[in-house]
Amino acid sequence: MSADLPKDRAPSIRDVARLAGVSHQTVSRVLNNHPSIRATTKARILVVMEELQYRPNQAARALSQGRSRTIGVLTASSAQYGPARSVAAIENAARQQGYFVDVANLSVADPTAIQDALEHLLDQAVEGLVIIAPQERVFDVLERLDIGVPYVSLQSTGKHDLRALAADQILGAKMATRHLIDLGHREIVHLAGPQDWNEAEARMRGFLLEIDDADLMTHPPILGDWTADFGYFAGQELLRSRDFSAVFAANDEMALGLLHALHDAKVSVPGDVSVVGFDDVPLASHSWPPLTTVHQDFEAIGQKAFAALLTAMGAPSEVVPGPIARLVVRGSTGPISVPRLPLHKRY
Amino acid sequence: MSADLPKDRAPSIRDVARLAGVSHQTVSRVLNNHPSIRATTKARILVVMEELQYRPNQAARALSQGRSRTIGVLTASSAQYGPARSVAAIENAARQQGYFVDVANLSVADPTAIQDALEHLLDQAVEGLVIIAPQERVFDVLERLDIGVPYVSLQSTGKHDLRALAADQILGAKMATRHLIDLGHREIVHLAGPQDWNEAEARMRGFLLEIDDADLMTHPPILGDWTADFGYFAGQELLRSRDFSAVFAANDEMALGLLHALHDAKVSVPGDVSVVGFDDVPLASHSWPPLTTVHQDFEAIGQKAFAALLTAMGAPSEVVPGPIARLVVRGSTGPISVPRLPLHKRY
DNA sequence: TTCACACTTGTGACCGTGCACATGCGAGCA
DNA sequence: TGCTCGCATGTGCACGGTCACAAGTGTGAA
Repeated sequence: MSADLPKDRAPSIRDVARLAGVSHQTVSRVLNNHPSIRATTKARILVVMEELQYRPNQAARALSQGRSRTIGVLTASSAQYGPARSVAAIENAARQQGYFVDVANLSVADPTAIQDALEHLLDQAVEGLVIIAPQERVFDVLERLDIGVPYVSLQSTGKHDLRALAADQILGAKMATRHLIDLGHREIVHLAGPQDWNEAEARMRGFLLEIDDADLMTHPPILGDWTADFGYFAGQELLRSRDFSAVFAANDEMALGLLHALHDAKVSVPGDVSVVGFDDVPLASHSWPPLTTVHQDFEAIGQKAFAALLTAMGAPSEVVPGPIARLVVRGSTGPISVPRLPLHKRY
Repeated sequence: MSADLPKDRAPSIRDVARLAGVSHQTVSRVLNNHPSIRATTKARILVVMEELQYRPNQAARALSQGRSRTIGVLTASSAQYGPARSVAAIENAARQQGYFVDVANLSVADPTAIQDALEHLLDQAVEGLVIIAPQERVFDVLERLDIGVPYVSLQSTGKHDLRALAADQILGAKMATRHLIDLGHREIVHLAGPQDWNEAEARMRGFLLEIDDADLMTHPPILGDWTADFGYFAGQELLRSRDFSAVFAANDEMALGLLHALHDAKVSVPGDVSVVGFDDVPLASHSWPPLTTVHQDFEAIGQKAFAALLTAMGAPSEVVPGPIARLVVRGSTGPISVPRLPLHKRY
């Protein structure tokens, strides 16, 4: 019935053109919304496209224009709640702008793996990169490779103006610490993340700043690995010397592992020890007791990252309001109980 | 020093060819490991490539060969632990085989969003699809669109031979249920997932099969939405009529929310009620009490999915051993306590 | 009437790679 | 010596778009 095409290939603009009785260039103009096309011509072409189930060939477009409309996302630990949420948000934002997203996961973070992943993304001719593997090592490799494309990181590296995000991390950590101090805690331990993660470092910095502001003594922070298992282990260690009344964990997983250890040891939370986490993962509100933590809007972080990348790529985009960290107070924190009234005498 | 090229474009095989004093086709042969190339020629070309930092243009390759070397992953709820892990595994496996991975996330699952996401992937000319959004609706759209590429789902749709995976789900659910029955429980409630998810449906089926096998009465399952919040809510509802001694939740999140509700109500676990989950997320071992659950190897699932897709795409790949679900018994389950000895009299 | 100009459409080359098909060259064999 | 054959390499075109430029049409002003 309809004049079908001889070939079994996917239809091209030339096929569409032939059936519509125009030149391939006119079809191309329809695709690109060129202003001077007679409405009737355009309509006719659109009909043919529909009929042929025509789909523009991205490879051809990329080749001809020299741009791939693809961005790369390099992510470590993409199974973690926060990064996963952010990746999804980036992907959604990118898709809305007509960009494709190529993801490379880092299971291990040795330089070779990092380089492999980066090379893979560069092979795809990505026009920009979002780094969610905020280890210093990654940036070392990035510098060394001297990739020709702009990149942004979810965390500040000091060289890319996403400071708002980093400030957020520091601010969040300060809020958490301040909360504990306000409750009367003086002996506060920080259960930190791996220090080669910028984000872990920022949170520790926030903690130290606030401790300093309050003129408190600093317990040496414990360097963890983000996992609940480590939090549990750290809890057991901490309990050997009970010279603290509160713990600020750099993320919720570790905080929840810690809660487990405290529970095992029959230490009451928040009666004996208060615990604050960071991230507000969905399970944070269902632990026992429910975890006081710093809520992060991972969606917003992802959106902001993409917007920043777009800007870095020279395609100015709307400004996305900076994500806000806010303290969510639940049951795992409470006033210090030991020497309730005499407290002020100690200082 | 080195004979640099006039243009500011990225170097092409022709640039390499010129500098190496060969034809572009010879360079192409080096790229594709063609057998008949003199070793010295090949070496010379490789040197020039290195010198020029030459990187093959994927778009051109895709255009010329008519294949993109890209697979698409359509995923719902990619922030959940299991899916996220599997996506990462798929990505790694694909990258090792030289494939690129395009991800599309579904935040909402209405047909329009599904179609948009699919169209986006098809625009990229993906050669195959992995579906991790195992809602029936997705498959409806897939059928209707009549996309020209093979796809596999992490769950069985009855039409794709990943039955091993689905059997696994059923088997896992049976093991969990059997465990409760073995402990003496007779009144077991199933806290199910959304029934438009094949996975949720498979787990419920496993549960019902085992209940049936044991000739027990079935409580009407509660249909949840996978979230801990729902688990908490369901727990509160369940406690109104205490005619059960065990709950099998279709995933860990809901199980943990349920634990929270039970704790709030001062119901002892496993003293009064036993709880089993499904997935074995990292936090499952740190709840109170630690959660008995069905462990899934999400990495293996992802790898297997990719291998299956490769096969479906006509590129036979090594067979990956089927993932194994296994029951991990922790503290949230225990023998039924109420009428300990008289139990057998009731049946 | 004539010319300029805007609008609409067409022509041909080009992007970087791989394929089909030649071509040159040397070895082996009758 | 001449012929065949296999290896190593080259030539030209196709892939499906876009770009630069040309060209045809109609309209309004001089």
